Formats: sequence, structure tokens, C-alpha cells
Amino acid sequence: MAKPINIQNEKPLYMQVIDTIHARISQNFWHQGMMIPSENELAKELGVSAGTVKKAFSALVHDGILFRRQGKGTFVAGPDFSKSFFRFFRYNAATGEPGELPGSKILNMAVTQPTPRAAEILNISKKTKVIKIERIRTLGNVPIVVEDIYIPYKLFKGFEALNIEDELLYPIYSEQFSTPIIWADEYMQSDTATSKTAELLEIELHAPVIKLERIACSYSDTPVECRFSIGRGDQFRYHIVIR
Amino acid sequence: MAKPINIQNEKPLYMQVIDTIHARISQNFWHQGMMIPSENELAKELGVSAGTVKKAFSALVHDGILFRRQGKGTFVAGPDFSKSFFRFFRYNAATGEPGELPGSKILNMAVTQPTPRAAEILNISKKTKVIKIERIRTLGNVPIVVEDIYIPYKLFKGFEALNIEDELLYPIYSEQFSTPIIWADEYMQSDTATSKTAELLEIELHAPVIKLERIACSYSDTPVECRFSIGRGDQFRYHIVIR
DNA sequence: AAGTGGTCTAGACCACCAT
DNA sequence: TGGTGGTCTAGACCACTTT
Repeated sequence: MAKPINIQNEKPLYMQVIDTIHARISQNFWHQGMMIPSENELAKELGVSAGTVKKAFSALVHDGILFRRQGKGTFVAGPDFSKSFFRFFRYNAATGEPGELPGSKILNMAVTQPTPRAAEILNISKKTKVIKIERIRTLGNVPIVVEDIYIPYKLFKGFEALNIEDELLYPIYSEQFSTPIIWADEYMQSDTATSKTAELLEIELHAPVIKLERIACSYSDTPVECRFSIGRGDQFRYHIVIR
Repeated sequence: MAKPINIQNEKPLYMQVIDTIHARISQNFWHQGMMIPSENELAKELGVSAGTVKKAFSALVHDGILFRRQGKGTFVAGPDFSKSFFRFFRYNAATGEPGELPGSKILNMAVTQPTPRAAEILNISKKTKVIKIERIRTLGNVPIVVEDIYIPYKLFKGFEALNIEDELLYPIYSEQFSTPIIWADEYMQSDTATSKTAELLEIELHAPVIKLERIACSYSDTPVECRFSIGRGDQFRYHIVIR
């Protein structure tokens, strides 16, 4: 499995350890939430000192790949969707009163063919069957985002029969279809509402909207889902600190 | 200066070292670009081991506060504006041919009074004099962003007489007015063009735009500049990776 | 009691930079 | 040649968790 740690290699040992851990996770030898060997065990296995393994672990913890619990062990983390742009909708939920629960309403779900862009992203032909999910995401019954989601039928056979109203999709991908999302790419642009999206989001025609595209990948960087989302511009505010 | 490192303190030593370094930078005892003492020197001064100082330095390098050069020393970094949203304009500069130089054209510069929002951000009264700069930023002569910038007159006396066409402002703040920018806050929203911005940006009325607000701070977290920018939506695309 | 991660130390060797 | 950061090791002590 992977390349063994090599003292002759010009690359520092702790970086080789990082590469080894990355490889084991992406090959699903170690999976999300699983406890991995302790510093001492891995150091013995790889033939380096415990301090070197600790340095590699620390870097991976900082990057959000692993997390550690004192007295328990070191574990594989999942992707952190609090980094997603979705987090920045409804920034002005001033009062935060109850009833402000997130939800999702399914408009349509069907086995069909992908759009050219979806086929390109999923790296499949335009004739390959996909499941298309159209849904509206809400906060406290206010429509915030409308989105089209495409997943390959081959990987998600039977998904189209599930009741996914108000459900999170990624736990279903992982638990019922053995396809965990390891990481994702998101792109954001500014746009204005078409008549269809204006109606669904209950805003004016040509009102400002945020357009999102997400590519979500599983093992071996295989893209397994793409989303095209349109969010209400008046409900979105992004913040960044520059240091 | 600051609290000395204390073995009795419940806080780990390397964190106390981090706090000490933060304090010395924000009090301008160590300034941007300056070489700070080596691991060994600082370890001796603070009464901890070199490894502890190394750990503190590493964390600060990761956070972009310091940078290190093998054989030379450790230096205080400035804020990294490649993190700014401005970086994501003109993403589709496909060819990257020459003539694609960034520039800025001054529309107006005057000593005046702040808007209510600017006064609030700069933490001054509405009667306090400020310098207002209106400019257009371009890429290859194409207008990309139009912005209003407010800086307190008290700190920047004489700025209004400078020729700042095509100049970067922050080096001028730092070198000519002893007011370096240490960090900044940026907010982004989607909007549509007003008739004035449409004309300046050479786009249609109500076309999508990106609205930015930046608060830039100097020593002791004092806000010294605020910017209100409107950018062409068709020239903007933001990307994020979720892991 | 045994195993885990978290902190801290001391020291070695190397590559790089200035002089 | 001496000082700097970069890597790597070995070991100590502590706090926390599980058995």
C-alpha cells in the first residue's frame, strides 16, 4: 500500500507520512470517523520517530483532515460544510426566534439525462442516466435557495423512490449508497432572477441573486454529485478577514 | 512589556509566547517587514526552550503573521490581500495577453464629511473631516470596480494633494503617513446596478453587480479606512474548496 | 493500570546565508 | 565561520479516557 517511508527520499519524512495518510484515506483504507493508529503505533510501522508522526498529524489536524481527542485517539474527519457559501444566507435573521428551522421541499425528482454541463462535471456521456432533484431550501418557511442536483443513476439506484423532504442528502449518500462525500468545490457568481426563479424565491424579476455551482467528490476524487443553486441576493452576505 | 512567560500559568507556554509576539506586533514594537529575534535569542529572553519558541513561530507562520527565511531569520508579515475578493474579478481573462495591467482612475478627491455608515465604521462623529476618494479600477482599460474610499483627515493631512492615479494606497498610508494597514474585514453582497454605476462600469441598468465593503485597521485595531466598492458581476467568480 | 494525546525539553545534523 | 531556520530523534511529565 502506497510508497514506504524512505530516508533516502529528498522529501522530509513528515511530508512522506502526510502523503501516506492522505493516500490511505482517499483509498478508503481509513474511512470517515474511524480511529487511526496512535502516534507510537504508526511511528513503529513506518520506521520513524513518534515526533515525526506527531508533526504530520498536527498539519493534517490544522487542514481539517484529522481530529484528535486526548485520551481517546486520532480520527478521520469529514468535509466541513460550514465553509460553504450556504452558511452566509439569512445573515440578517435578526431575532432568531423559533420556527427558524432549515428545511427543503422537493419540487421534482426523476431519472433523466444530464445537462451538458452536468455531464461534463460528472465526467459521463450525455446519454448516461442520472437522477435529477429539484428542490427549494427554506429558513423559517421563507424560500432562500432553489437548486437542481444531479447524481449518477448507476451509483444511486433506488434513490429516486426515497422520501427526502427536509433530509440532508450527504448522510444518505454515505449510509445507504456507500458513497461518502470527501470534499467539494464551490463557485459563486452574482446574477439576476429569471421569471421562473423569481416566482419560486418570491422575489421580483431581475432582483439580485447568488448563483452557486458545487461539485462534490467521493473516493479517488471521483465527482458524484453536482448542484446548481440560485439564492436570494437579499438574504446573502459573505464575510472574510484579511490578515 | 506585556506579561512575562509564567510556568505557573494554566496556559501552555507556547501559547503565552504567541500572545507575547502578537502584543509586540500590535504595539508596533516589532513592525511589518522587520526581522525579529531568532529562536535561540527569544528562548533565552523568555526563559523557555528553543523548541517551544519554534512551535509558536510555526503557528504564527501558518496564520500569516510571520514568515521565515532559512539562513536569514524570522520576519513580521503584512496582511495578505490575495485573500481579498478583488482577486476574483476578471477570472475569465482567458488569454492573459499583455495590456491586461491593473490601473485606477481618480474621479474625485476632496476633504468632506463622512456618510453616516462611514462615520460609524471609522468611529468618528459625522462632523469630523475626512478625505473622500472616488475612483475606478480597471484591468486592461476595462472598468471593473468603482469605489468610494474614506480616510480620516486628521491622520492623512496632505493626502488630498497627492497624485494617486494608478497608485496602490496602502504603501502610501504606511510610508508617508506612518499608518500601516495591519488587517482588514471584507463583506460581500449581490446587487444590481444603479444608473450611475451602470454608466461608470459600462454595463446595463440593473445588471448584476458585487457590492463590497472593506474596513481596514492599523495599530490597536483602529479602523483607518473604509471602502464601498461596486464591481461588475460578469467579471466576478469566487471559488472555495471544502474539505 | 495502561494507552492516548498535549506539552516541553535537549540535542543532533543539515541547508542556507552573510561575512 | 558562525548564525539562521528546517528536520528528526529520544525522552520526560501531564491530563484524559478506557478497562
